[in-house]
Amino acid sequence: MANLDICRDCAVRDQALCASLSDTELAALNTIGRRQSVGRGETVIWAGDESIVCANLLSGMLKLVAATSDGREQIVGLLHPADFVGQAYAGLADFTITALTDAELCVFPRAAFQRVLEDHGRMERLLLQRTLAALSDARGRMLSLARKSAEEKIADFLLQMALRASGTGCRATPDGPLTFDLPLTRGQIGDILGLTIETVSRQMTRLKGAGVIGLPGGRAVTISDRSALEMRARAA
Amino acid sequence: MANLDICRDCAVRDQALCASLSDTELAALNTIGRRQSVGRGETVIWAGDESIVCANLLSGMLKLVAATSDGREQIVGLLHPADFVGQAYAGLADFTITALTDAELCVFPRAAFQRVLEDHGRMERLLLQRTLAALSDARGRMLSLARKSAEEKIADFLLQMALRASGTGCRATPDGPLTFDLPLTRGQIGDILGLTIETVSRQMTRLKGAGVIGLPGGRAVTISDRSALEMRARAA
DNA sequence: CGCCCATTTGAAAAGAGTCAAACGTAGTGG
DNA sequence: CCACTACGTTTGACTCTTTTCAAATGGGCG
Repeated sequence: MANLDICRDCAVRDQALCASLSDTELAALNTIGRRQSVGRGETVIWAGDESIVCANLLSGMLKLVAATSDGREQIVGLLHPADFVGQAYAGLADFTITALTDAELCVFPRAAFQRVLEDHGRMERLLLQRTLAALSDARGRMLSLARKSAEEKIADFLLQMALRASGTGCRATPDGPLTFDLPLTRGQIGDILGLTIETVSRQMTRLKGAGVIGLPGGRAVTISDRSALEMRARAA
Repeated sequence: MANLDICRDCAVRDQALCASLSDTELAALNTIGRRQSVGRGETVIWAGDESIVCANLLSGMLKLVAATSDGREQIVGLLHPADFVGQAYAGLADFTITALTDAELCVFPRAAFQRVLEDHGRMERLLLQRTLAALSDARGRMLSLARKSAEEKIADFLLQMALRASGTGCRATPDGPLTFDLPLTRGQIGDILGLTIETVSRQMTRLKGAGVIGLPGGRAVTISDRSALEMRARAA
């Protein structure tokens, strides 16, 4: 049965919640999980719908979106490979979850997953720790959204992206300029930072004009003067 | 030993995490917990300090504050009686926790508390559920902070306070005007909503001028036209 | 009674949003 | 291979909300 092999070649076997399970315990999950692909832009969970699935994100990136009744939107979280998707112990989904890129999920029925969780204290503890980290992250972001200027938000964001890209990005010298591709459109950056497309664009242009960053074209960004960028992101 | 009685007359015995414990299990906590009083304005935990204590809040109200290096502040969470205080599984505290009113805590050394948590799956599950709820709340607040207008924020806030006060508040008829005291200063409201004192004050005056609310004086507020207030808070 | 603190009010300035149009880039099909 | 199209980005001019700075008002308490 292919299902039994589902975890053997799992890209995130050691980073996802499953890392807390032994090979034999994994068999239990195997029987209830299934792989699922979603295309860029596809929505995995709609806010308000019954929260019936949980999943591990295998590849790609998802966004959690909160929206007002009149259509204003705010990205309230990003999910990366190995992150847990969905809300255990919740009746209705609070946020809409949509794929930012093509993505692959390892999906479980929520009720069944919850049962596994209850039987495996180590796994539940891992989920608790991740949830606590997500909570701290969300609260830190509240400070940014409410109190930082557009320039601070953009500078901060670029530094974070640089950090995440420093593995894949290309740089000439260890501490020299770093170039990488932003995996997001200006609009998506705005949705994350609580800004409009135009403001994002203008701030980028402004940083470029100040010689702090370069915009070689396409979706690429070069951090020419990291410490200057850090100054502009000063607000912790 | 007085310590053994610490839980017997606990005001939040059935609402706090301890509700998941039997009387006998409670004895274990009893041996490591102690009561502590803090005065209004006193800080319980400083951001950046080693996170060495956890606690249950018995009475009063605490605020979680995030701050930028140059002094801008944002309240990122409020704690009410029976809420859990502190960060399990965290090295350094991420936020400063300060008493908004005189308060009483039931304090545990973090390491010891963590051990109890690990021995009592039901308690850990309860903490997980609370943390998940706090995360949803924080994310919802991100939408408000980033996308709502000052008027929407204030209207929303007043409705929430009215809800929480509807038990204690005073009203003539079931669906008529409701009057209650705001337990916060304008400045603190601003810190919660991401606004300045002046903006909070102006919006309140504006709502009063529109006949939606009344400001009888002191810290009191009257909701005269609830549905009008709901209209102005329209953004979910 | 007077002082301290929170609140209110006013006027001016700044920051970001809105509307609108031009510009680039990438991918499609002739 | 080039033209066309669709989409994202940049730029400009203008508006509006909120902040900032400043001063007046008000209330509670010693």
